[in-house]
Amino acid sequence: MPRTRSTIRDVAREAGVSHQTVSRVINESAEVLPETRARVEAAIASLGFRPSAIARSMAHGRTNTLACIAPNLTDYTLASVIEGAELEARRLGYFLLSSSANDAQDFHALVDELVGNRRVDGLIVINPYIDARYESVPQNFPVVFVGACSHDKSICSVSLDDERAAYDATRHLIALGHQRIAMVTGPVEEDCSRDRSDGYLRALQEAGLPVEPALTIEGDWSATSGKDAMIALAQGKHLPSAIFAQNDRMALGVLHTARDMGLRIPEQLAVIGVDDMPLSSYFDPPLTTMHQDMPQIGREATLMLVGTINKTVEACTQMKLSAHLIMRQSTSEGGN
Amino acid sequence: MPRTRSTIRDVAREAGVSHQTVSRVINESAEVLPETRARVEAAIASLGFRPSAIARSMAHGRTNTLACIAPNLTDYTLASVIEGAELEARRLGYFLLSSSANDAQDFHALVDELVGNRRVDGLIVINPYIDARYESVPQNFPVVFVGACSHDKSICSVSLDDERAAYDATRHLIALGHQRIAMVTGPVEEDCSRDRSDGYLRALQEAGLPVEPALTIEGDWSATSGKDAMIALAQGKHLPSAIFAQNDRMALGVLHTARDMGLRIPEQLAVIGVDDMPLSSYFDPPLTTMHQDMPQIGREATLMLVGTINKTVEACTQMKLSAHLIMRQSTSEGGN
DNA sequence: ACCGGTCACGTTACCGGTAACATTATACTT
DNA sequence: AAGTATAATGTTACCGGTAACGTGACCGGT
Repeated sequence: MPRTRSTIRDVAREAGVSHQTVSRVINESAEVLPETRARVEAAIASLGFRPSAIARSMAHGRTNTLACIAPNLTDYTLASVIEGAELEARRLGYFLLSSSANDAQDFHALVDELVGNRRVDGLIVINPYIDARYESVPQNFPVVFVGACSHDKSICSVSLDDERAAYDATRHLIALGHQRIAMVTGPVEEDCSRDRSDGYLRALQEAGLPVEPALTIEGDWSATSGKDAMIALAQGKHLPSAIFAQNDRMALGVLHTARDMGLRIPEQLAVIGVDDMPLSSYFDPPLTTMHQDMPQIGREATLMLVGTINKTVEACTQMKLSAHLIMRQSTSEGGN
Repeated sequence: MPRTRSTIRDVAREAGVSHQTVSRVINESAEVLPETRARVEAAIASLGFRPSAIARSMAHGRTNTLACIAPNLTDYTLASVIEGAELEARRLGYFLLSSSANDAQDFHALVDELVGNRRVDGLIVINPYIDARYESVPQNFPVVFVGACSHDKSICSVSLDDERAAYDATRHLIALGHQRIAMVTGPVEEDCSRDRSDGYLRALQEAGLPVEPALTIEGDWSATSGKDAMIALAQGKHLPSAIFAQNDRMALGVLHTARDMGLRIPEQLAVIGVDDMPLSSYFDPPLTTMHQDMPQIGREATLMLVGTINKTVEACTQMKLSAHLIMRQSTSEGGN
């Protein structure tokens, strides 16, 4: 084993050709005589030569690296998107750097580092605050947002069709005969949360049901906030018969707390969530929810991003994927 | 805005110095007259110059990039380790590429790509099959394994003290008066799973309790396998009074299935897990478990890896972190 | 006044690839 | 047979930094 990695010129010397011919062989960029090619390939094998991606980056001005920035990497929905993105990126010849940034300042510093120093080729941003984050990204730099879509149609994004998912969830509860349906939302600043609220309202209005503001409680996506929401609702004059939680974790908090209060689910209280995380079918009772394909969101975001980088996608796109209902026992005894 | 990024030579021209002086300024590598420094810094600011990490990698032969390979990126425990590693890596001036590889073949190809082409400076491998994976990594390449430790003491690793965690969990059940304690294991091929089984056995033996092989059921870490294990146990002649599940997800499957069978928890069946995932306190009943600090495992692994890269850690280390008991209601009414 | 040393900075080469152009040898026209 | 295209390969420069060494000005010692 050589103490230092062999280069294209070492291979050239070994094969008795010029280094450029070696380059042609490893890139299949031009015709090389079969005999020459064989000699070069033998030299490559005998020296254990591997082309350096760094040197290629240097010459090409592109790194074949994408970056993904998310509020954290542990949340199941974020991690699923990242995993989908990472697999698709590799399939397309890229690697994906994933980093977490909590607030706008971290985010800005991270973008600066990734784009300014590291020279990644593109950015996937999973963040509810698209418009605020967009300002941190240099003009014309390839970026795709995930998790919501901006009102600014020139910003690329891939997300769940939140309004529709919430509409369908609420329609499901209405179809089961519920008249007073409460909602636990995500933070109201988040577009995703507002879109889901819009879907809920549309379903109620279409069904001619009254909208009671007291039945909408703001949460923060955590199970604990679902618990708090349930407690708040229980303090009202009379309980709703169903609750639409804007994600599964809050639905779990609701479920858990309702059981503690002695409520029978779904007879006395029906609960539906959004996400369909793997554990949702093991809640007590198993949670009815809107399934979304998060790895696919990640894959689509990567495809869109690489399209933008290579200019094969001419205009910006805002893609919305749809969710579908998974019936389990938290809304109806017979579900599943 | 210039159509192309400015380089060290553009800055040099603007400031009327040589490019090497600019290099000295951005690296603070040698003395530069305050007046010259000021001129250079002004030029840097006016041109918006950012040093290229690629060019630096080219010159230095190191990429300041680490890679982390895990079976997947979505599992809560893996994602937590990765998040901890990523933050620590950034703190130390590195970026972290995280990728997933399921089987040995994927793993091998990925290592080859990351080490051979991408030239990452080091590798964190989260995988239960350390010894098998170790063969894919080139000799003397900096690598730290996470999640178990090899019998080969020359392989660096950071993991939970699995034997001890299992011992403590089992001791907790014994202290509550349980005599027949079942166990749901992870896959028996995994060292981590075997270590936990060892801890369980040691606790039983120390307490003078008989070891009933029929009370040990193999699972695969999933909630579904916990469910299957519970069903299998229920088919035995008489049920154990407590179950030690080697992780929380399997514990959830056990819990859920036991409830379905009409068992009261913890009165008729006590259940304890390992991990303390965030949702564990929302299970019904809240799960008693062994808490492990997974982000810290990630941080320690990164520190160890960077130490190896910089040769500041001379010898290989095998670090084991300890878990601690979180009492909740799945083992005792009064818990919490 | 001469010499050696240090400070501040410039020059040149190099890291390992790729791109553009130059150079052969061979084949094909006419 | 001379002229010209073309295929196969070599030469040189370049990407944007860093390392090693060179150079001139200025200093103090004798």
